[in-house]
Formats: sequence, structure tokens, C-alpha cells
Amino acid sequence: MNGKEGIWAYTPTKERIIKVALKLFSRKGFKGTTIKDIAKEVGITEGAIYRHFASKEKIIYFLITTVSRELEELIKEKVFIRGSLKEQVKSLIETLMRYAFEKPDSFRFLTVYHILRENGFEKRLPGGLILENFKRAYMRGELKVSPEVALSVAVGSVERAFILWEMGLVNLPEDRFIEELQETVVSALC
Amino acid sequence: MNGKEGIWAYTPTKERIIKVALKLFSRKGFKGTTIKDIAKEVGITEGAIYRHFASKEKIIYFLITTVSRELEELIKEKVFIRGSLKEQVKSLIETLMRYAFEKPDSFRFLTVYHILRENGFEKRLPGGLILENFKRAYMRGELKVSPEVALSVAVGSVERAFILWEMGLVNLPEDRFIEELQETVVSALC
Amino acid sequence: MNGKEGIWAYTPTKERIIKVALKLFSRKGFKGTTIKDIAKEVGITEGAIYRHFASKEKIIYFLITTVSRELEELIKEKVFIRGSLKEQVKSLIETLMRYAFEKPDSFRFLTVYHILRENGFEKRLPGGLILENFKRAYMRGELKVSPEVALSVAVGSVERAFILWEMGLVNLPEDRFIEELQETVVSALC
Amino acid sequence: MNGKEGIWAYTPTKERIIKVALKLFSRKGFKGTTIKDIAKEVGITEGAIYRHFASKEKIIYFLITTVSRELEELIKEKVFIRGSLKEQVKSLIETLMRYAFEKPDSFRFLTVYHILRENGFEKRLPGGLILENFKRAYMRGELKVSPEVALSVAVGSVERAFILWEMGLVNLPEDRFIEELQETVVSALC
DNA sequence: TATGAATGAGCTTTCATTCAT
DNA sequence: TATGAATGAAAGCTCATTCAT
Repeated sequence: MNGKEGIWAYTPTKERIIKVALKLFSRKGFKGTTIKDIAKEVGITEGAIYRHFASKEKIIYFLITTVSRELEELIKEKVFIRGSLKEQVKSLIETLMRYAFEKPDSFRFLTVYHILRENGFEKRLPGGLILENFKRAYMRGELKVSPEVALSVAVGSVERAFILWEMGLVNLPEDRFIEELQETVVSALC
Repeated sequence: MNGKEGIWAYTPTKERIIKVALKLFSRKGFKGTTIKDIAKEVGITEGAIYRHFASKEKIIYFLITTVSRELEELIKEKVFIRGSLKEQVKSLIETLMRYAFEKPDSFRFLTVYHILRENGFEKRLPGGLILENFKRAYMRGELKVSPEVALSVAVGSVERAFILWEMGLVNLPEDRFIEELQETVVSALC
Repeated sequence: MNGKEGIWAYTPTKERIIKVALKLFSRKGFKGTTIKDIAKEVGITEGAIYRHFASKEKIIYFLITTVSRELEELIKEKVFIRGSLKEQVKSLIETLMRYAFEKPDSFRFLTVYHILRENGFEKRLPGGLILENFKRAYMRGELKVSPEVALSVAVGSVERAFILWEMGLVNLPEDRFIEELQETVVSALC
Repeated sequence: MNGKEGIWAYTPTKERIIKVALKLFSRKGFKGTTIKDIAKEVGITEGAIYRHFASKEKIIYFLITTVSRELEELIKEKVFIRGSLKEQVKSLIETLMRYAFEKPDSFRFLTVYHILRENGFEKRLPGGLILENFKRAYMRGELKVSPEVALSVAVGSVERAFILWEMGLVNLPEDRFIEELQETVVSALC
């Protein structure tokens, strides 16, 4: 084994570029982040970036693909596996919130959909998957509201909650914040 | 009097610049929009922009101030005037949604908080006002959940709802969509 | 009249860019000439170039089109109008040589077909026209040799003659050089 | 002895670099060809090139020296050895044309004098040798035209003939094309 | 008010070259 | 000999801004 397998086969430098780009793109946007910014924070020169990515666009494409897939897998694995809708919604809120707290750059990157919009990736957000699931639950009569409203409430609440948290406007402990959000959304949808 | 006083003393051209800038900034971001883009869509040359605004930054400052104040006034006028929390929340959802449908560029501009963040305006979003109101309701025992969660659910849901709508993913008529969202959020918070 | 008509409607600056680009491209090639080189010799900054041409490629496209058309027109007007093949060949040599001496940058630009080749314009050289003419003369039995050989001798001789001249290797007066070349080529082909 | 002596001591890899460089330089020019282009076509990495040549310039210097010497030797050996001018000219055309067909990259490289000019090698073309020879023939009264015109016709015709051939514009068989060119040039000069 | 040419700084990208392995 | 990551300078191009008209 040489430490290079599958999608994780990039070198430490490439990995660092990815992490820094994720952070900067999610905070300053695609146009607002320069290759120089990334290079400086990675500790290499601008030219060196191009040994790992053919263009700035390729970096964001890679990030969009990788990060949205990561969250999708997480949702499939943790949320859709549950039996009742109630448990699914509870798990969805928890999964999204935990993801946001653990990987704030990734979550912010996906949330700040402006970045994605700039690059024509709107529909790749995991939103599509969740919407489909809500539609099925709606057919089965388990969902109190229409799928579109359910998605808006479930996902929108988490997104705003994370922004408030990042702004330092939340006076509750992390776990309590998540719990309350879970209960609130569950009570609204199920 | 010639119809031009104070800050509202802009000429039709200035007005057109503002409208176009709002549209473009809200869609392509601050850095993603060039003075040339704006000038072209307004139908003037780049230099002419500078007859009306001293710099690109001044344009976005003007927009942030104007648009956020407009929504604030609307909320004060339509929402905070209501008696019960239930009616306030119902009115908040309706007001935000109607605003979003009537002035999508303005709403998108405020929502895509990335743009604001780029320009250090995070805290000027009307969120602050609503949060204060929720805090008071919480003190009075009218709010079932903590103010932070309430704000997240109320505002986040509307933001996501608008995005879904813009993406063409909503299969309900406008009024029905708003009504359902109202009921859902009210049932969750009050 | 405002000094702007037809294809010559470019500003003095644009005209200067064209002249300088022609000179530099013909001497140092397309890749060997930088926008900075051109800008410096024109006496403006690099950015200013782009107000007149959208890209470096657009400059060479313009030159290829303009210069090759110019020579084509000249040939149509001075050469093809003649009656006998003998007179046509005499006129061809004279026209090409005079053009080369009067507009060395243009002639060199067309001759150094490497530049054209780099840009996929091989077939736009006036060679095509002349070849067609030789083919018709060959059919009529006026041409002693095959059209391909005739073209090679006629055009190739002039091209080489010009290079020798530019290298300072020719010890004849201009007119005598042209005359001798005329006689030689005519005697070979007719 | 190991088969590696003097300037010819290059390994197979070095030989491949030379061949590829000759091909690419002759087609895309010196500036238009990158070390990466060469490396890729040779099948090695960019760094490896520098094991064989100290710089990009050294490669083209080597090529100019080697290729022009090769053609010079050929001309000395095949052309100047002949008795009469007529036979010399016939042989010159044949030698150049055969060389062009057998080693098109080499001939194109020498012909596209633009490349040489970029590198200050103008006068090293075998043209000098041939011109000297024509001058002597002129003194002896064997040459009908001045040496400069003779060189222009003899060499220019071959150069143009090769270009036409490469463009696929020649409808004669190779041998017939050469023969006709020989006869035409001989009849013009002798 | 408006134009449009120009500036100058900064951007993305390229590329010859170096160097540790 | 060869690799491949990295450098650093320079390339083409963009863009906010200025200014003469």
C-alpha cells in the first residue's frame, strides 16, 4: 500500500489545496477567491496549484462533486435507513446539523448556493434526494404538509440555524440547539 | 420642487442602474458582476455609471441600505403591529413570501447573504429585528421554542421556499404554497 | 465626413496597432510577439490594446484577412487583366516585387507562411488564385510547364529574391533585379 | 569503444528528443513548441529533457547546426562535384527535392527561415554556398543571369514546390514533378 | 450627463528551469 | 537517467477607475 487509493489518491499538497479552497470559496465566493489567496495559504506558489488542478474552475467542480456526494452518502446512510417518517426527519436534522458543526466549510460551501449558481450546479444539491423522499412519504399519507413545504422547513431551518450559530447569535448549547430544532421540525411535519 | 430630494433624488438613469445592479449582484455576486455588465444592461457606457455612483462599492452599499430598510419597514408595518404571536408569525411568513414574489431580485439579494458577507454587512439583515421580537415573545411565554430556533424555522423556511420556487420545483399555486407554509410554521412555533 | 468609412473606420490608435503588429508578427512570429511588445511600440498600455481588438488572435486574423485580400486585389487588378500569358507572368513578378519593396512587412507577413500555418490559414494565400490562372493557361496550351511547377517557380523565386534582398545579399539595383527576374521566369514558363 | 563518441554520443532518448523537436519546431516554431510538447511526444517528463540538453535554445542550436551541415555536405557531395553548370543545377534541384521528400521535417525546418531568424542564424543556410558557386559560374560566363537571380529561382522554386506538395496541391507523380522542375529551372538559368 | 480611450493594478495561466528523490 | 513537484518570471487578459471631449 502506498497511501494512494481511489478518490483519495491525491498528494498531501493536493489535499491541502482542496481544504484551503473549500474554506476560501465558502467564505469569499468563487470570484472573490484568487489562486494567489489559495497558494499563499497552502504555502506554495501560484504556478504549483496548476500541477494539481488544470484551472480554477476544475477546483470548484471537484469540490462541488466531492462535497455534495459526501453529504448525499451521509444522508442515505443515516437518514433514509430509518423506518418512520418521524425518525427520518429527526435523523435528517441531526445529520445536517452535526455535519455543519463538524465540517463548517463544507456545509457553508453547499449552503451558500450562490457559489454553485455561479457555476451552474444548482441541481446537484442533495435537496433533490430529500424532496423525492418527502414525495413518497406524502403519497403514503405520512407527511402532514406538501413535500415542497416540508423540504423548505426541514432544510431551510437547518441552514438558517447554522448561519445564526456562526454569527454567534445562539445562546444555547450545541446539543440543546439541535434537539429543539429536531422537535420543532418534527412537530411541524409529522 | 422638481421631484428630486435627499437620497431619493436619482434620475431615471440612476434608478435603472440600481435595478440592474440589484438583479446582477443578486444573481452573480458582487465580484461576479462588472461595471461593464451593469452599463451594458442599462444601455450606457461604463464611464457614465460614475456620474451616479462614485464607486462600485457605493452601489452595493446603497442597495444593502435601501433594500434592507425597505424590508424592515414592511415588517414593522405589517408584522409587529399584530397582537398575538400566532398572527405575527402568520403575517411574517406572508409578508416575506409576498415580498419575495413581488421583488425577487431584492429578496434574493438579501438572502444570498454571501454578497453581504463579502461587504461586511452581516448584521444588517432584518433578522436582528425579528430575533428581538421572538425574544420578547419567549419571555412572555407565548413562544413554544427558543427564539433562535424560532427565527431559524421562520426565516429559513421562507428562504428555502423561495429558492425551490425559483428553481421551478414547486407544484403548488402561489397562494396555496404560502398558506401551507404559514400553517406549518405557526403550528411549529406557537 | 468624419474620416471613418468602410473597413478603414478604425481610429488612429487602431491603425497604429495594426502597423506595429504587422511588423512584429512578420519578424518575430505570432508567439514570439507579445502584446506588451506591440503596446510599447504603439506607445500605449497593454490594456488599451483590448479596446481595439478582443484578443491577440483577433489581431492576426484581421491582418491575415486584410493583407491577403489587399494582395489579391492587386493581382486581379494588375496581372489578370493582361492578355497574353507572357505579359501576365511579367506583370506578376513585377507586382509581387514592387509590393514586397513597398510594403515589406506585409509581404514578409504573407511569405513567412509559418505564421499563417500556426493559425490555420494556409489556404488563404493568394497562391490559390494564381494557381487557378495557370491551370487555365495550361489548358489553352500557353504554359510550357505544369501549373504546379509554374506556380512554384513564379512565386518561389520572388519570395526568395525578397529574402536575399532583405539580407543585403543582392548587388544589383532594384529595377535591374526585378527586370532580370521577370525575364528569367518568363523564359522558363512561356 | 561503446559507440558513443563526440557529438554523436547521444543515447536513443536523445535521438528521439532531436527527432521530435525537429518535427515540432518545423511545424509550430520555436516559441510555439514547449518543452512539455516535446517531452510528451518523446514519452518522458519535462525534467528528463534537461538530462540531454541544457536548455531549449541548445536544442535548436544543435538542430540548426546539424541539419544545415547535413544538407551542405549533401550538396557538396552530390552537386558541386558535377562538371557543367547545367548538370550542377539539375543535380541541385534533384538533391533538394529528394531531401525534402525523404526528410520533410529537416527541409521544412531549414526552409521556415523564420525559426532561424528568431535565433540569429540567418546566414548559416546553405544558400551561401550555392550563391558562391553561382558567382563563380557567372564569372566563367556559364550563367545566363546574375547569381542572385539564379539563387532565387533555383532555391525559391524548390521551397515553394515542397510547400505545394505538402498542401496536397500537386497532381503530378513525385518523379515527374522533380523532372519538370529540373528542366524548367535549367532552361531558365543555363 | 454621457462617451470612449486609456491607465494600472491585478487576475488566471503558461512555461523554462531547478531540485530532491 | 528519470520523475514530478515546485519556482518565478512573464504571458494574455480583465476591470474599476479616470479623463479629455
